[in-house]
Amino acid sequence: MPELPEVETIARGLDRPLRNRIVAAIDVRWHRTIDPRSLPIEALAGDRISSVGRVGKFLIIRFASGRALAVHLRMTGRLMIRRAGAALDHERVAIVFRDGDRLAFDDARKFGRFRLVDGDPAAVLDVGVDALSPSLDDASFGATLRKRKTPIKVLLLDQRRLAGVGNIYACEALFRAGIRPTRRSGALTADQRKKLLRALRTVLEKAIERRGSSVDDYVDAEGLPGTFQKSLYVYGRAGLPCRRCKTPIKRIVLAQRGTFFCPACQQ
DNA sequence: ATCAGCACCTGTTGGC
DNA sequence: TGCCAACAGGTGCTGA
Repeated sequence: MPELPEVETIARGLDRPLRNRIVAAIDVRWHRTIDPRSLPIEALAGDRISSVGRVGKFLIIRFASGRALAVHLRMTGRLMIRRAGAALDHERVAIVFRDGDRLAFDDARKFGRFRLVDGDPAAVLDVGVDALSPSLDDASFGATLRKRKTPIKVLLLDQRRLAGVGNIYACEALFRAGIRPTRRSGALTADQRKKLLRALRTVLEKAIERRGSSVDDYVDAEGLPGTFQKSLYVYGRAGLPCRRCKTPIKRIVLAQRGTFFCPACQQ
């Protein structure tokens, strides 16, 4: 479920409560949650959390030892701090702290992954520039888009080129920029690329302000839903009138993902 | 290099 | 109520 704004909301909610907690043990209840490339996760015992942040859609838990735990929530992953007590319905991993609390990872579909790495996670994780990075400017965004035949929406979803944008915010940014999801990325004018980058930043920042979008069941680390779903123009609105021009919103499939756009506002 | 298709998983919803 | 298909905020692999 979660894209950049949801992961950012979760990271902000966990940073203070988790700082300085010391790991007592890791309880792995679904083994495949641990990425095969991960350093041995049991090695975290005794380590102390120094901060919680985000890279693309990865939640990053940094430790005093210099290691970092990258958590990818994929479709249904949730993180929450629990007092001692029964496991959640789909609890796959728990990081148990010395004080008895635990960070529980609940994940119905079992797609989520944990990977413990040494050093800078951004370098290890093979993700492109973060969509909200100040280093992403018109020139570098343009270089990514130019000369490619792939539909612009498919490119926006490619985490190795641009990290953090998922299906909701790709659809929303393209609506705000007035660009069809199917347009070949190399066919965009410099002006359209500029508009698109601005739309991306705006929609991601506004979504963070509203603590993310809860279309179905996303909740943050405190169990609270976001409210940005109320501000969506096209995502999930197939057949409903465009909020700008009343034309029915269309749904197509691009790269196996539901894709929503207004056939009148987006050319 | 690209990209469609499928795999990974479970839960929910809507049609018949 | 039951059954079945379609769908879901994501990504990785395979083969054309």
